[in-house]
Amino acid sequence: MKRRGQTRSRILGCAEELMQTCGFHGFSYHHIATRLGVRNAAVHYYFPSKVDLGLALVERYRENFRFWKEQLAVRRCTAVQALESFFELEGRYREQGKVCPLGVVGVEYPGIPEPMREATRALLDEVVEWLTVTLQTGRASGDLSFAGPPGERAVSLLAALQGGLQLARIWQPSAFDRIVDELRQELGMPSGTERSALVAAG
Amino acid sequence: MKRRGQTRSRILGCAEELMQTCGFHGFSYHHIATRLGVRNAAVHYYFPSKVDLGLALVERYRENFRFWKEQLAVRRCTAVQALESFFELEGRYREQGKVCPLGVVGVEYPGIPEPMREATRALLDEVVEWLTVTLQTGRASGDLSFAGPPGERAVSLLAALQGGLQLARIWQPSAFDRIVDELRQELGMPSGTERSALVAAG
DNA sequence: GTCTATATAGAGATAGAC
DNA sequence: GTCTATCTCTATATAGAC
Repeated sequence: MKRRGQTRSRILGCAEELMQTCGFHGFSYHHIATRLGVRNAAVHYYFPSKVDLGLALVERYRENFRFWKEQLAVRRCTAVQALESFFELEGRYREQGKVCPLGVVGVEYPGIPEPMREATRALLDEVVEWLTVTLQTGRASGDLSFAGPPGERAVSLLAALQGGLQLARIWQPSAFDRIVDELRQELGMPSGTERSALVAAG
Repeated sequence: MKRRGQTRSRILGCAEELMQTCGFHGFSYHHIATRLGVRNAAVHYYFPSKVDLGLALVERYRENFRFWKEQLAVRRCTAVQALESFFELEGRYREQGKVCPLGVVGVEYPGIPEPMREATRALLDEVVEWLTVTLQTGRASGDLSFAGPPGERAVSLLAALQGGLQLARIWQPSAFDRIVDELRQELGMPSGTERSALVAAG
């Protein structure tokens, strides 16, 4: 009845949410099937093995990230705006009680199928590369200020966000927002409250 | 044959390693039993359910952390020395390919039994409290310099280390060391290379 | 305390009807 | 494309012998 793409992408959407909520080993074909109102075998039709599903998942993250990146480029965002968009992206995860997919793979690493790990490495490469260029550009234009190589700052920024999402789940959601505000300060960006004031002043 | 404490603590040691390597859902009673050369049922004798095991695990982390903390106090460590000890603690995890237990719970959160989550919250409280006091003391004595409340800096520090251990597994181990070096710089501590030079000159 | 044996449930996966 | 039915393997967990 439905076109091929329909169910397939619903499965991926569902799996994505489960992945960032419960971890890769924290959900099963049965969970997905139940949520979508189909049977176990229907999910296997699209993704014969869980490795296939996991790999498709990570590859979709990459595609989404690329699209997101391009949108920023199209809108000719400044480095500061781009970084704020990245904070928003992670902030939405926090609102939904999710963690970063890179953190999931990092924690479950030895149990993650190799094709999936490889794709994750590639995703990480792309994210770090983008963050590096963004930080570099921002510093060159005088909008950001920080010491040391942009590539190293990029990795530590990502690590703090990733860890922050996890701590927010154990502790309190606001922990994440305070971390983001600290990161802003360290980069010489307007803080969250300053930003609110700017918006209010309009 | 062996005294009660013997096997029990071997189980906990083994479970601890598996937990920080594969995650809480990434290992089973069978894994532990095989590694220790005993049977499944022997493990269940000490920890009837996996909840019991997980809870004992987190409580042992708390005990170990308290002991570690007291040792620092006994040795009258400065704030900088104390922080370096904490970096070493996490650095040993990295060397062993492990991640921080807080990260494991953070990622698998909804699937973690509630008693274990509660104990983890308490552990996190203690770690953040200790880090906060340490940062505060160091700043008051002029050995550390950073802006903002020490409590917030404590959380972001922990998040960066935790995320760093995870990224190090996906990417490259050295990513973690570079993050630590950045954290040192941000706090006005001598960097890793400066420290090496001091030791060499020493 | 540790063993053998077993119960039960869930997960990943496949065959074949519709 | 989705279903029912079923297979196999693994995981948690228990009973009872030694």
